[in-house]
Amino acid sequence: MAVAKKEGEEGGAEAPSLWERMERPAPLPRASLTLERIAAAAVEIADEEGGAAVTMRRLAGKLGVAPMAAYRHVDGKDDLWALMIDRVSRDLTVPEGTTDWREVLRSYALQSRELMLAHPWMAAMPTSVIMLTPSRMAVAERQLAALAVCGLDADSMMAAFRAVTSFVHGSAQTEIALRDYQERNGWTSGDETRQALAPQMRYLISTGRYPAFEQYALGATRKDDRAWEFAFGLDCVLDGIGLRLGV
Amino acid sequence: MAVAKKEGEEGGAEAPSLWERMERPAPLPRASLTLERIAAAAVEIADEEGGAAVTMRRLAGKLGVAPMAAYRHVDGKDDLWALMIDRVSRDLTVPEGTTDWREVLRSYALQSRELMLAHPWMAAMPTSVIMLTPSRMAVAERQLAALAVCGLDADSMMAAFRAVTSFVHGSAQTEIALRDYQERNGWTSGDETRQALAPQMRYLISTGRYPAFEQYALGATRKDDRAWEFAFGLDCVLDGIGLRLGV
DNA sequence: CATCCATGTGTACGTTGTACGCAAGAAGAT
DNA sequence: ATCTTCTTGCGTACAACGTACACATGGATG
Repeated sequence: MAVAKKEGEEGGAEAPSLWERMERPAPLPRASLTLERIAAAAVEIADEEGGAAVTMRRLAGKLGVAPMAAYRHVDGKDDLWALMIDRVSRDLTVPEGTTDWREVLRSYALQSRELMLAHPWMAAMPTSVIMLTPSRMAVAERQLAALAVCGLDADSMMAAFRAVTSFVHGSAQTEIALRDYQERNGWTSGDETRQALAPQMRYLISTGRYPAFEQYALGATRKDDRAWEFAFGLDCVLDGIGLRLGV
Repeated sequence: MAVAKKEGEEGGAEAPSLWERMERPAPLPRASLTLERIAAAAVEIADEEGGAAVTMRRLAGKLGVAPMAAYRHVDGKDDLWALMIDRVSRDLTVPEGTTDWREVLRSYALQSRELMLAHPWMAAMPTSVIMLTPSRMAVAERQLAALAVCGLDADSMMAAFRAVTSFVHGSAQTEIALRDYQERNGWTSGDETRQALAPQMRYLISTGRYPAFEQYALGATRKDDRAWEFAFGLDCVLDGIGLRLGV
């Protein structure tokens, strides 16, 4: 696809960004389309039919409008994705009273996992990681602020925040990909999945090249406890950060 | 860049008359396709022109073959991706002598980051995380084995391995997304990027809602040292695992 | 020599993102 | 009132995509 570079407006007033436009008061009576409505419709489609179902035509259909109408409000599909990410990310909140850095980061992490599991299409857009939409800025600010009061230097503060975020995204992505894979094959439980994959697994084991995998297959007791696994990793990261805060 | 290709196909789009077919070129020498050749060509395209440029037609063109030819060897695009991932993942190696768990995991993590930065299209396929291709199985086995000898139970062993992997993928994805974003806008350095984003940044700061971001913007000295940031997060995860190994 | 099968070819269909020009109504100026 | 201009939605159109399907061909096998 052509990487069209939107050239900036020379000299004149800056083109209002998507977010500035979003905070703008009343779009006009004539305007039946708003960014709010567009975002809501797109998220609804993605939640119900998967991220791939969010096409400009499908979206227009849901909005009761011609296929090209949404382009008056949104630059393209990237903009639309940003809108969607921002909208669902508004659900991320931590009680105001909480000040302990670890509690803040941990809470956001657990919520982020839940959020991505609830909106699996989020995992399919890699750029979502860096998209600084208003609601994601708020989340980041909250976490950075919690770290800042612990005496960490600016660089370490950001690195620690990003470490947690990276783990959360990578982890949720894996979990979603795994779940999708199971669903695509119609397997409804971990046992069913393992049973279906048993032949392949037996072959791999028989090669003798994967003793550690075999050890896991035989000895593990929490193979399907994804929440535990997530918490394990998360606590590893948080412990590591804790060490650097001088505990 | 919108590639305006469409090079002359022999025969053209004209009606293929009987006579035309009669003196059709000699029985062209069959260049037999192999999975190896297909994978190599696909990776080459992705490396040179980006993951989005890997289309079945472009691939066929590079292989000197008709658009549909590759389908005899590959089920579809998902298969092709798996092939590509497996191929580049062969580059991940750790000296045989290394036995220390931390050294093994750390080395693979650093190499994985380099690998993804060298093949940024890897970040664009979310399912890559769970794809157990042969070369990725080998990598996983090596890391699990390193953890297994430390007395960790099977569940924790897998959880620890996945924690590191998740961090690495999430982290590399962010880094790549950020780099792509810069390149797409023609910014060639961190300073140039910040300068270009300054207006937006000023607006955000002016709202007073992001004091921690402001603190970072003012106080950070390693804003562009991505390798350092990666190592920071990685060591956090490894330290956390270390704590659980009773070290 | 006949037959089969694996492999490459060609055409074709449905779907996608979106560029571009037009239309309808509101707002401001004359 | 009339005219211009801006905003918003509509409709057509196009290139590119993945891939289904029917056909062609040539080496292996009987």
